[in-house]
Amino acid sequence: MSESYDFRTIEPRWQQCWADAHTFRAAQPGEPRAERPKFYVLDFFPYPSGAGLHVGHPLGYIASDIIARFMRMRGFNVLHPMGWDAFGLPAEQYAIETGIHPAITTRRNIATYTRQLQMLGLSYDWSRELATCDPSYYRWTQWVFLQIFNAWYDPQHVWTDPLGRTVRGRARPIAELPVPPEIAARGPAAIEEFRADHRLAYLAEVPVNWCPALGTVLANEEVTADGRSERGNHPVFRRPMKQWMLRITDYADRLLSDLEPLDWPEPIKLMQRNWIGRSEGAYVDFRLAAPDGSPSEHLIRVFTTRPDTLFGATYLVLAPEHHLVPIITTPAQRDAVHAYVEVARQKSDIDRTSDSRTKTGVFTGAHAVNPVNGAQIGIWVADYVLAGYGTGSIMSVPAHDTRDFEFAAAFNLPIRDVIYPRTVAAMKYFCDNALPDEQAGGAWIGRLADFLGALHPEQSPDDDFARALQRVRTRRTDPPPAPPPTADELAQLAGPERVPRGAIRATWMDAIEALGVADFNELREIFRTARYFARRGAAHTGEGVCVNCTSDWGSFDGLPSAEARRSITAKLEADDRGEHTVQYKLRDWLFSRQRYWGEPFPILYDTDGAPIAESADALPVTLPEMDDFKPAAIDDPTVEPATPLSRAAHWTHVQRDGRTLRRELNTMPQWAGSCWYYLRFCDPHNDRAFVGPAAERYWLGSTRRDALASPIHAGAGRDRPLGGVDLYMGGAEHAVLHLLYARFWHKMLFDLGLVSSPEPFQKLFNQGMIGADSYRDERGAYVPADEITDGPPVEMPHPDQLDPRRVDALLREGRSPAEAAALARVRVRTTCYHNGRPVLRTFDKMSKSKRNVVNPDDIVREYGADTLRLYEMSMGPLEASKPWNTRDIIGVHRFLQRVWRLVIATGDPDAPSEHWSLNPRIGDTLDEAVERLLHRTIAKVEADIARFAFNTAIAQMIVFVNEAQHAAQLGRDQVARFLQVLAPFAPHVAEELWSRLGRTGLVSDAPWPSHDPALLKDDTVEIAVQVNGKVRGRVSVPADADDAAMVTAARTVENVQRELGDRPVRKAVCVKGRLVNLIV
RNA sequence: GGGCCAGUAGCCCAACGGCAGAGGCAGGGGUUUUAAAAACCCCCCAGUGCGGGUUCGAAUCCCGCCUGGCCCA
Repeated sequence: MSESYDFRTIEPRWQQCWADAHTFRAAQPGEPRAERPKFYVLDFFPYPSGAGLHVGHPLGYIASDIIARFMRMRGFNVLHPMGWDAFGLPAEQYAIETGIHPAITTRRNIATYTRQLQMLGLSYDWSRELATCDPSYYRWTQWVFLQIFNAWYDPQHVWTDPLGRTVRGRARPIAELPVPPEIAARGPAAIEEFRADHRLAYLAEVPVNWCPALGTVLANEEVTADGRSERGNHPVFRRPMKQWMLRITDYADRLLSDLEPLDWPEPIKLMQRNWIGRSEGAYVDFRLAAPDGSPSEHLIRVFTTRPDTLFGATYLVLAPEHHLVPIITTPAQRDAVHAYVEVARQKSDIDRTSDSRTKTGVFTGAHAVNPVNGAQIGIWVADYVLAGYGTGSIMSVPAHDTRDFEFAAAFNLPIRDVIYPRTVAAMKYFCDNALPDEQAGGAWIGRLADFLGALHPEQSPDDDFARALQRVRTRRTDPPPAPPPTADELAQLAGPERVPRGAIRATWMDAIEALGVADFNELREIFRTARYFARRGAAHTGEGVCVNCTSDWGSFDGLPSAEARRSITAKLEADDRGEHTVQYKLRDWLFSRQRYWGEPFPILYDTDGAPIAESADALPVTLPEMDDFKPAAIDDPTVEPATPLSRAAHWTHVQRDGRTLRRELNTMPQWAGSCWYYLRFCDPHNDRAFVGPAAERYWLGSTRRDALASPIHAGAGRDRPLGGVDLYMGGAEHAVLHLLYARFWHKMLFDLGLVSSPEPFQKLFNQGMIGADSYRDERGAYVPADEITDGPPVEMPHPDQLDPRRVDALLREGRSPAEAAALARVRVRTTCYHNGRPVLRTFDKMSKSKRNVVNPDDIVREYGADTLRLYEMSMGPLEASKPWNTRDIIGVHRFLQRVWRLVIATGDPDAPSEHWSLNPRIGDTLDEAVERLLHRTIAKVEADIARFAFNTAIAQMIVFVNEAQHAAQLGRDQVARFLQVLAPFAPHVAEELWSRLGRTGLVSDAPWPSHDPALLKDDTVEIAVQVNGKVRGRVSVPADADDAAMVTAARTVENVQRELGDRPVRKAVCVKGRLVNLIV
């Protein structure tokens, strides 16, 4: 007899009420309420998959909804929209699997998602709902594409952006592209061709990731590390194909530098930085050596990030695809090189560059001349060098690059030290300067160890070496204590496996002995021949000082490596033998997909194959209706694909000005629609512009005034707002792709004057993943997570973890590998059982195959949306990954029950609900203790919301209710204020009780209650009394007691007196309101 | 292999460098109930992954290691 809290009736009723009253409709500029400060809080919009939501999906939506509702109560004009990322592979793949047209399945899936989201009481402004597959939306996606197509990037253009910043580089209309006279002279076709080469969207024949099973090419980002498609896990092949590309690399520098002021999680920024992958370096030109060894006129240009190691370059490596390979290979080597190149061609990039793989390669027979020292060095072909990176050729410095070292070791190529870290430099110094008696017998080890120990880590080299050596020589006995070597220093010396232990001198001696040199002369010889790293067996890839870097060309010995990079590069440039350059890992964005379910390109082709932009008033180019929308899966990876659109006979050709033009038959990738949807939400029904300028400026313009008023914003983004969405909430899985692409589009639109802010998303928050425990039996089979029972602890063999030592032992015993694997499984403890058999619990993503999916529909049916919202928010920190545990839900549900009973009298369960009366304790008297706690609760919840700590906010509300339950009297106003605090979290029950309390209007429209800071403090506090740091007693003192009063009070504690005895107190540490620490 | 994050009670999680516990679950006992469930009351439970360091004082800061998660290779 659930006598009261009938969430099944309450929740739909209030959802209907909010919809009818347009409670969450955001005011456009010019409308009433738009004069309030604005706040734009956006969720990553979902792609509506066929499976519907599981309980992990709404985590971010609930959190952002609390923020939206809170900010609304704080007086902001809140924009909180929702829409659908409905084009693209997931929707299409689902359609293909079910055989139903994607337009139908998408609509159906959207309906499911909408129902599920509305069921949760999320305060979206549904009047702004959009779907990327809707022609009224993709009309403008196509329009934006045309803006990109009709623009070029001028890297020299220096301008002042609307924020007053000086920016170098800008997208400009294609009409402003200066055309060289010699091209203009060749006529309009030549001009068009020149322009086509400079447009931000351009066609190029490029090697692509072709996935025959999906019938499309994929972006690098959509291909996994092992060369398979991220979606569907199908094999992917490299092949050249003519494709639309977007010039994102032109924006690499700005995408990098504008990242800094954004209020984003640092790991996400880091991932974007790594993805852009800026590296500073130099091109260096090596002359090919003529057969007689003299330098020829032929150049091989290499790219290196470490020009400081140029003196250590002992051979060159070309990628197998490098165009010079067949030209330079000597006749004797021709067959071997040819065979090698053929094999390498078959391998994937990943396969080729994987660190674990043993290095392969073959000598071309040709030599080049090192420009800095004239050394003749061999030229090799090896597949660890990729054609697509840098120049497709490298100089190899085995002493200072791990891969080069491995290659040199495998082929017995010279390894020459040119950079020494400080400790090694010191050893070399010792070798060069040791006195005869310091070289003798075993004496040198001790003296060298003392010397290394005497070095001060921070100071600069050379004369510090001299002084340290002098100190060591002049002291007779009792050497002054030196700091033990740090792990870093030891690693430089002897490899990473050594761990510092024991006395300093002994440690250094051990380290030196680990080098395995027989006597001083051998050590000196190692340094004389520059073979320290060869001897140590590993490259030194870090910084240091230059050694062995002297030739007729120049001397750089003693320079720190960073400085050497600059001066060597500068000298190469001066000699015209190289140039400074910046490289990016980021590649231009491949923008074509050979699929049906995407935006058609607004592009036509004349018979000559030159692309022509559709006119803006011809948009949208609608997707043709097709019964057969499946991609043509081709097993032969070399066959030119026929896209689905090529089969739409009535669509592929159009008449324009009497000419027959062919349409572009590819479609755009899924990312296109999501690159600008946050703009459309600002003005979703505008049919004259993709977004109205006033709406764009209002919602996305520089938000300084609003940000300062906002309790949500603190820190970085606050001082230098670049505008954009105030809070963007979503999972970390889109850290690179979507967020980088959207920033890129936004910057192009910014350059073209179409948006007013340089960045689209001011603050980003990544909610964690909700996983669930999954359970496997001894064989590794998953069992349903909802059928697990607890039991006594027991050990079971792990389904797939082996104890390597036991495996070895068993194999030595002569067991077969299969037997060994069966017997050597690690035993693990478990308390989980399925049908009486022990099972292993692991934390996993929710997925059907792991049998641990929880459907929100079930939870809402059982406990209600408010309970689900509260549970997800109380699970832990929003950003943390955490396991779903259905059993725990009852806790927050009980809390809501208590809230209900706090307000509503437990009446006759059979009476109609409207006859239930308020809890008789509610009156006009304000309970003093409750009032204090209420103020404290308001303050705490407010502060916790601002820092996204919803879990602790809920804990505080539970405290309040648990206390208020026991109060004899409750003020009606106190209850109302508590409901205001509760409302963002559990809006339905708050709304219901608010109305029953007799309040007018909606609690959703009510302001956030204020609190009095004076009421947050207690008059007296209990402080801890420590003696020598250990707690020995407690005493109550007035909250504002000074140090002396606290000490006096502390001394009265009996146990403290006993601890002190008659020892005098040397010092008393006092922390106001917390503790006194008496030191004796 | 590299980077980032995290390890606190049986479980999920709190704790400005200051009394290890806010809250929830589970467990035990009780009240109520024909009974069960629900509800309510009470109780039990760790010294913070391991080893060092800094400090009057460390879960918190620093160094090293171990384990787990995410990202990159």
